[in-house]
Amino acid sequence: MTIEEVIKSTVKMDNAKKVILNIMYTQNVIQDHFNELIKPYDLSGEQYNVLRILRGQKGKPANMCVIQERMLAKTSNTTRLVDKLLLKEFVTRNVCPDNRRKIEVLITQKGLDVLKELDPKVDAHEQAFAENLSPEELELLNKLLEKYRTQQN
Amino acid sequence: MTIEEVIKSTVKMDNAKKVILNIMYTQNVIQDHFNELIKPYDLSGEQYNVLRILRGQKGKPANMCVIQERMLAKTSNTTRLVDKLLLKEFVTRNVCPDNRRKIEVLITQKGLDVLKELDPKVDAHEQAFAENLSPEELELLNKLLEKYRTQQN
DNA sequence: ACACAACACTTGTATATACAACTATTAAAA
DNA sequence: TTTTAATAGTTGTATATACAAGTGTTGTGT
Repeated sequence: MTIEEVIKSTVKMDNAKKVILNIMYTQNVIQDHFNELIKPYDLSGEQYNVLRILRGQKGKPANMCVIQERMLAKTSNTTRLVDKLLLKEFVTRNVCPDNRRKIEVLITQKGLDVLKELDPKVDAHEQAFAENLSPEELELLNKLLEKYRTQQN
Repeated sequence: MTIEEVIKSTVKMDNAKKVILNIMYTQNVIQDHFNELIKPYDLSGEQYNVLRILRGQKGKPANMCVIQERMLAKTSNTTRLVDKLLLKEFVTRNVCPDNRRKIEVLITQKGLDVLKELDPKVDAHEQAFAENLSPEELELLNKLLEKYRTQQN
């Protein structure tokens, strides 16, 4: 389905406009798909993302600002995201002894368990899309997207 | 900047995962850029989108469900979006005489004026990204994105 | 040592989004 | 014709996000 068909466009668009719409729409499709996947686990996309970041720390605690800078959407409110994860006992939160302004966030075993359960489903989700392209096309798509946003990061 | 650098990833990712992150992140960059652009006009991205759809109707009124199906994010609440546009006098809203369940939404001159003022800025925004790629690469990127989401629309 | 700026995080408020329940109108079936 | 079902929008509620202002802690300059 082309992007014009998706939005039932009446007017002709140039490729510059189409690319933007294609990126926005594709992100939407991916996100909807992903939200379906994690809905039973009572996690939002960003909450899942934070858990992944914490697992990536491999036992080392992460401060709020470290979490923030590794998130895709830099504008999210990290405090309240971590609050939600704390309520579900997926993380712990403690004041950093070396610098009492900082907070140390750690993923719990319960958090690791839920990630482990999700791993195969997330992999399947990623593969489902990736299968539409050849390995070369996938690589090319990555290169084009990275080039596309040059100097706009 | 590669996507690994952006999220300061510690672990190696395969291309299937990278593509998803690249699409999510690129959408974020585009959206942030666009939000800056329309902020002075007191419009949200979706509100702008609805105005564009209404202009595309070329004087023909649009029902709520028509607006809904042409929006990128199908989950938005069209009623409240149109409410906001009504408050700003960018649209009118009337019960459809042929079928009183339906609502006819029309863009006003004021709405058309604000779009006209935005047009060159939106074009510049689209071009700023598109300039990073050659025309052939742009076309290819569109093709790859459309192929990537095959059967997942 | 004291004042002041910078930093790290939190909180308040307004707006946006997600999802389900609800209302009104029209169409279809019995 | 009456009941039932389907359609088109709206509203309620809970959660999420955006942005600015606020709190406590640390670092720096005098």
